[in-house]
Amino acid sequence: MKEPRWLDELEMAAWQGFLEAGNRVTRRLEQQLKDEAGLSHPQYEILVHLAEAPGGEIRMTELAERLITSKSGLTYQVGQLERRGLVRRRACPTDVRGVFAVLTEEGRELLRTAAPGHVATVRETLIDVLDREELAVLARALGEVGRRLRD
Amino acid sequence: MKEPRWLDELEMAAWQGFLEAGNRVTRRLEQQLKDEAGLSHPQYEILVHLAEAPGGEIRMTELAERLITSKSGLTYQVGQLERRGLVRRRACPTDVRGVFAVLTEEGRELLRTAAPGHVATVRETLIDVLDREELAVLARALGEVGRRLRD
DNA sequence: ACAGTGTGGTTCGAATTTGAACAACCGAGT
DNA sequence: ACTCGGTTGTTCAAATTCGAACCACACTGT
Repeated sequence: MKEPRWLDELEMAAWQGFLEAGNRVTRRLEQQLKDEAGLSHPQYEILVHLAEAPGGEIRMTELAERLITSKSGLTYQVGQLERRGLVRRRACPTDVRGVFAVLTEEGRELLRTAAPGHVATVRETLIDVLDREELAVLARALGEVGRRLRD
Repeated sequence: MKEPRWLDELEMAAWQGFLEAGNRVTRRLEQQLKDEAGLSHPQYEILVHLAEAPGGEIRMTELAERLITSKSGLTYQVGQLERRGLVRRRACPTDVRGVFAVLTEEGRELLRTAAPGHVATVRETLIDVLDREELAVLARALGEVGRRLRD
């Protein structure tokens, strides 16, 4: 059993920063969305992805992959959103097994009211804390990290 | 209702990268720890923090803050670790209400066997993907982000 | 000494998450 | 046309998470 390469001071700082920032930002966002829009972050993300998709609809499996969540988890959350009338399901015409999650007008409307507060929080917790140079590095570096884990 | 400042392309890329990288790295880590050591990431973090603390023990509330988790969540996880003999509780001598979580020898041993695999995964998913310059920016920037949310 | 406020940890119920199991279906190759 | 492997979405049980309620105690000021 060979001794592994431990993290040096800089690497440790990067790792801890990554963990702590991730936790704290997520936590703050969760709270803000719950308070101002009555949505959990996963739910908000579902609405956003649907709103960006052509026709406001995406297949369940495809959506689960984009959200980086399990299929069963998505089934649950879409169920919640459906009960509130923010999303509805539509059978896929070309594949009997397939199901589209579709953003309703109410969902689009709620998203419109929720988005400003959300963006403001994203700014004050992360974006506006950094300068352009740092944002560029973050975008490139973390983009690469994410990309490598898609497979 | 004034129009909020939306995110421009760079800001959006940084934000999405942050979210995706956070999710994917966390997910990968969780899986690796579960497979190789039978620990969840929160559990592993508890052991690490205890191992780094003088005497291998920390007060529950203090530990919850460091882990960025709720007190009740910590009570649960320490309970799990205690059942497995990796941690035990010790009453605080100076405050009857107080409880120390204490790392046992078994806990320290498991940590020793689990750490190499964990570090390897952290490297291949995040650290080794970036160069020194990027690590420095990440450490500084995310460190600042985390710091601002402590209050 | 005592009241009033705050703190430390646990308990409780409700919400969420995950993976495995499942049933139904698609599609390529023969 | 038919079979076999892979997909699709849901269901299920088990594990985890959070916040609110709670109890016992600490601490400050009078």
